[in-house]
Formats: sequence, C-alpha cells, structure tokens
Amino acid sequence: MALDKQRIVTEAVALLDAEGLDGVTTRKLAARLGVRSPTLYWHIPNKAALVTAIAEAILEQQFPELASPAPEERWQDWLIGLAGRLRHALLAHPDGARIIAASQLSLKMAAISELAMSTLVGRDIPLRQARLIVLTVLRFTVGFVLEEQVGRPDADALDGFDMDAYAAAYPTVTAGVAEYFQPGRTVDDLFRDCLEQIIHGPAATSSGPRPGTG
Amino acid sequence: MALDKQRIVTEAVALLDAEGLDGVTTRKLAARLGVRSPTLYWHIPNKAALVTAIAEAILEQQFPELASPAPEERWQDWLIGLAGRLRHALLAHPDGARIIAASQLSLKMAAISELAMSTLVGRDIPLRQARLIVLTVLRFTVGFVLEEQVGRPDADALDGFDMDAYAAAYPTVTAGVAEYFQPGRTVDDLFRDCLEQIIHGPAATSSGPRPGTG
DNA sequence: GGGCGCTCTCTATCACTGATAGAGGACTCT
DNA sequence: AGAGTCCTCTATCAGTGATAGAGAGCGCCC
Repeated sequence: MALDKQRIVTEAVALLDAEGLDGVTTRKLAARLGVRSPTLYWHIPNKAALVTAIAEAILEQQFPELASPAPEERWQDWLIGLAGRLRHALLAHPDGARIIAASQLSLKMAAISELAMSTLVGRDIPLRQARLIVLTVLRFTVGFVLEEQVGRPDADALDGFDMDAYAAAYPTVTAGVAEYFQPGRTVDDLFRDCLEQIIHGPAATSSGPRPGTG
Repeated sequence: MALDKQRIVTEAVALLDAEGLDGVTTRKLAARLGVRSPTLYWHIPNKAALVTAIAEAILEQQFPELASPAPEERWQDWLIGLAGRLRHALLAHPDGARIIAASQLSLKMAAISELAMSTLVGRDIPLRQARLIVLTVLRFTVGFVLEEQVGRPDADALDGFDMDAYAAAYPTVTAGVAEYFQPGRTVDDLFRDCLEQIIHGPAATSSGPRPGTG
C-alpha cells in the first residue's frame, strides 16, 4: 500500500486518539505505517505541517459540508448549533483544542468563518457586527474547549492541594459551580448558556438595567 | 547568591522574554543561573511545574493586587477593564496565552474569577448569571490572545499561499477585516468591541429584533 | 536493451530535550 | 570530631525532530 500524505494524516489521527498529542511522534507514526521515520519527511516538510494537517482532518470530519440555515431558522439558533458542532469536533479527539490552536492558517476555520459571517450578513446584520459576533463565538469556543480538555493534574500536583482551603478562599466561585451543576446539568449546558450570553446578550435575563453603548 | 524557586522563576520569565516558550529549556535556564541543569530538579519537581510557576508570575506581575470597582463605576466597564488587563498580562510575554492555557490549577486565575463573580453578585446580578458572564469573558480572553499570539507562519508555509485566491474564496471575511481596520483601528479596539458584544449584548447596536430567551 | 532519471525508502547520525542516579562538597548542630 | 542536612555536581538515559546521503525500484527515451 503506497504511502501518501492522506494515509499519514489518517494514521496520525488514530495515533492521536490512542496516545494524545504528546504521543504523536514521527517514530511512532512511522512504525504504525510500517516505515521508518525519515520516510515521513519525503511527504511532509516538518512536524508543524503535520499538526496543521491533523487539525484540518479533525475539522473536515465534523464539517464535511457547510450548510446554511433553513430560511425559517433563526440565525441565533443556527449559530449556536454551529459552535456546538465545532466544540464537538474538538472534543472528539484528545487535545483537539490544542491542535486547532497550534495549527496555523486553517482553511477550514476560514470557511466556517466565511459561512457564519455571510449568513449573518444575509440576515441583515451589519458587516461590522457580524464579524464581531462570529469572531467572539469562535474564539470563545476554542478557549472553552481548551480549558475543558486540559489534562487533569497528576497526583503529585494535587498532593499539597487543600480543597477546603480552596473553597474557603474562593467562596463565590465554589458556590457558582455548586449552584450550576445541579443533577442533570452538564458541561454541554454550560457551554450553551455561555453562547446564549454572547448571542442573545445578558439583558435577556438580567435583573438590572442595561445601558446603551452609544 | 543562593538559588531558590523565586530566582529560578524570575530568570525563567527573562528567558521566556528572550527566546519564547520553546526556548525555555532546563539547560539554558540553568546556564543563566550559573548552574547545571540537574540542580533545578532539587527546587522544582518537573518542567510542567515550572511552566505553571511562570504563569503565576506573569499574572502576579499584572495583578499584584486585585481591586474591586469604585462604587460609582459600572460593573460592565470594570469587567471590561479587568479583561483588558488580563489580555495585557498575556501579551506582555511571548506565548503568554499558551503558558496560561498549559498551566494547571492557577490560583491567580481563581482569584480573578472570585473577585469578578463576587463583584457582580454584589451588584445584584444572580449567581448563575454572574458565573456565566465571568466564565465567558475569561475564556474568550484567553482564546482571543491565543490566536493573536500564534507565531506568524514561516516563509515555507506561506510559500504556496495565494492571497488573491483566499480573498476570492472568503469574501465576507476579507471584507469584514478590511472594513474593520480602517486607519487608527487596532486589535485593542477589536478586543474591546468583542467584549462589549458579550457584556452589553448584540442588541445594543443590532439592527434586527432580538427575541427573548424565555 | 541499456542507460538515465525520478520517486521513494532506507541506514546512520546529529544536536538537543527532560529526567534520574549517585558522588561529594559545604555547612550546622551536637 | 562526627553526624546529618542541604545543595550542586558528573555521568548517563531514553527519546525527540531533523538531515545527509546511499540505494532500490520503476518508467521512459534514445
């Protein structure tokens, strides 16, 4: 079976799934492909390019095609769904967010931005604002999943960690977490609530007055 | 001069400033301290702990003390300022956002969250919503700076890149960028506008109706 | 058919990384 | 003086991304 970039990237994603981003080394990847590591460099210029290719593959997997919303669908709901799919694409593989963040010049991300912005503009939202909303939503999504995916600290790091002291030092944070995660509430809900915060605005449920911004 | 963790971290930040995160190796750091690399392991358990310590130092530098807003200051303005200071903390050093994202269990970030959430609660915002707003703002900020700080792709990667084709394939994105960055407009303004999007909501400047969320 | 050249994979090796084992110097307290 | 603690050292390990350069297999053209 001939070795080509497509097969390398496919196997790299499999290796990523098995061992995480730090496990993706040229030697391990080559071994899986039945080849020696320098061979890979005939097909890819360097490892950064490999990571970028992995990022594209991950996005491609979740977004094989990019669909506009149905005419009767509100853009707010559609955009929340789009961000949710992006989040799932990142969560579908270990270190997915790290990989997207590390990759440079992702064409698929550009395509997603284009679709989202043009959709909003098509719904009579000014270009300026469409850009702000889409940018905010996309960068928030990456930031959210990035934190969601950080490797749980090893036992050593947790060794001298005093949970009670933490709760005492940060009571509001602790209370907020406890209040939010009532039975049945998941991180999925949290993500969605944050998105609605961005898209619908805090005023929708705010108890205080919201001043205009001039 | 005695070697201790404080001095190690201070010098690590200097090395970070000089060479970026990838340049922070135990050998280079030891050399700056006039010592051999294994010596460092007497003071720190491993490199991940060093990176976490660097992250804390970077935040500490920008947030030596955490101040609540003045009584007459609107919480919206104060929170935007807080996020702006966080962004500046990350921008103040190469790969600042990567470092914060990679560090686990940052106490300073927890303290910032606590201050922000308790401030909002003190302004009669429900705990639930305070958590959503603060979480959204902080994660967005990290995501924003992360993208802002990605190393510009090297010449090789740009080699086969066709700017005209890019502009043709993603016209709305291109138009949005062009429209936004009129003379005098900077990324600082973009960041602030995105934050206002989150905090004040899109309705503030939206031309279309904004449905309630129940 | 024979030779040329292209494509691809190999062996050997480089400089460098984070990390550990274990010797030993210096200093303090008894 | 001796014991023990603190700190730094040398030596070394396994593993990393990457390059140089040899050579196998193949098609193509004279």
